[in-house]
Amino acid sequence: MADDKKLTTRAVDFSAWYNETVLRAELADYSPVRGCMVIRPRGYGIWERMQRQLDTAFKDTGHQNAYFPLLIPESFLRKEAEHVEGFAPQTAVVTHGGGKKLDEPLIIRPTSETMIYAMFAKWVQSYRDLPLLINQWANVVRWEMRTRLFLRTLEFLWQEGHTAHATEAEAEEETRRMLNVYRDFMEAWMAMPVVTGLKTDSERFAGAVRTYSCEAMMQDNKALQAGTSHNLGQNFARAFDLKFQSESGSTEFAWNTSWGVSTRLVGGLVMTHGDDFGLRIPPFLAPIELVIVPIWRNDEDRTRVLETARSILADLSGWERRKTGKLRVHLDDREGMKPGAKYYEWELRGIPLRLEFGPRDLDANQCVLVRRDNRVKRTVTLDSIGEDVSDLLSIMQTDMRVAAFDRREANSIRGGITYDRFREVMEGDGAFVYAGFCGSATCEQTIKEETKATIRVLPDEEFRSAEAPETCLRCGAKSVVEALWAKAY
RNA sequence: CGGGGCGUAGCGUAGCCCGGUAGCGCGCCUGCUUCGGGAGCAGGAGGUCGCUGGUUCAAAUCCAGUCGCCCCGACCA
Repeated sequence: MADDKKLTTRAVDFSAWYNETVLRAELADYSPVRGCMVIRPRGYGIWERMQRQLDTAFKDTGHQNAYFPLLIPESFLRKEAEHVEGFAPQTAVVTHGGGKKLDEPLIIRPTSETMIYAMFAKWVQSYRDLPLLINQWANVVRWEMRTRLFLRTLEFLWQEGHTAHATEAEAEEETRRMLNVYRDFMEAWMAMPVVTGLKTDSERFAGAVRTYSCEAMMQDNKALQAGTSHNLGQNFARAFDLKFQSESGSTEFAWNTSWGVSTRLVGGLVMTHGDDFGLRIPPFLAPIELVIVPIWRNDEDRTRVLETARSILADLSGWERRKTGKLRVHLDDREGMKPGAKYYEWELRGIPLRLEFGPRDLDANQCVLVRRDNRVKRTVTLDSIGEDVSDLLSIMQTDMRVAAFDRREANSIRGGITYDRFREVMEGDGAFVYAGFCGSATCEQTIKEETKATIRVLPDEEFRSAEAPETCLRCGAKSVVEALWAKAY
């Protein structure tokens, strides 16, 4: 691979393409510990832009950031029966500290429900203390068997929102609200369309009453669970004695929600937009939106071209865009590297726009703009370069979103699919299949065993088919709900 | 945990069967010529051959053990 300039193509081996792209675009690297990765500056830069936008959205919906400890008493995890069953097999446990064996082992958080609701219980006495709307940005550890860069690693970065409410209805409203915050972010910022809906019991978060999810389709037609929002009911409130006195004077358990997205989103971004030349980052999330590649033949040209290139850099860097702030521009003035080599490199890294500028352009007061998404070149005058760049970036953001949406729709199947055909599809190219479901966990399990496809969500209304399916995909019994089936990451 | 594969320069590898000075490509450093889609030439740096032990005059190579990683199957954002 190292001596081969081209990536393995997606058609040949999607998985190999993904790994090579992540590694060679310098988003991440393997660490000395199995299953752990280092997020490199080009990958972390994307995460930082995601964080910034999500954090703003959380604040806009009334949440405050806080930080809770990494280490959790093992006994905490045991307090919620379903929760401990779900997470105990995946926890890393600290048994020694300061050279001595600990009386009680500490677990490294796989998620923070137990710690946070234990603390909420101390802070909440009255309905006047509610709702309590908290978010934390943190790392968590889950001891996974098989790992993949960004998609599943032993340690990952995420945010986890945790809220407490006085009523069940408020908690449900919050759960749905945050699911929509995620959806809006994924569609507008990541240009990654998602299907939202309810998880079945088998995929529900351990300890939740209801789990909602955003599911995105990757280019291999597999589903990526990109974000989840849980209505926890009173499960954790009961386990941690999180009670409050109501307006009428009675003592009641609070209603909780939790919701999270992780660095997995970076993997989703790669698998949604990448092509055989490498990464394609939607402009809103690109740490660098435009790279200037100067071209020269001799020292005289070099001086003239670089001088003007620097003034273009200064000009563009001063441009302020409404949603995304100042233009993020980089001048690639490295010596000893031919322009063509730079083009390939910046394309691999997914930078949205490239500005080529050479002696001929200098004399004509123009430059060449090249879009990363469709690689179309345009010659434009330097007089209005700021407007042109800004417009192009906006157009690209939209085009990438539409393209991803169209691809998903083209690979979705609705209406009256036979089970035999379903199996063929899942053995072949895969798809998002909307089909009837009888509601039986046995049927769901059988289909999973026979096809490796699972119910990703019971889609929200806007995603459901115009005509509700009448019978269950497998058993043929009357369908009680429409389900979205796909193989999943 | 079961099955398969691999550890040799930063990366990718040859050499191993048949023991005898560790080689190649990419990358890196220096210089000159180049530069509008992956540059050329010349010179140069870089290696405890995963680790431990054994056999041998001699081990990357043979033997034993050990560690690690990757891929495929049961859990998961």
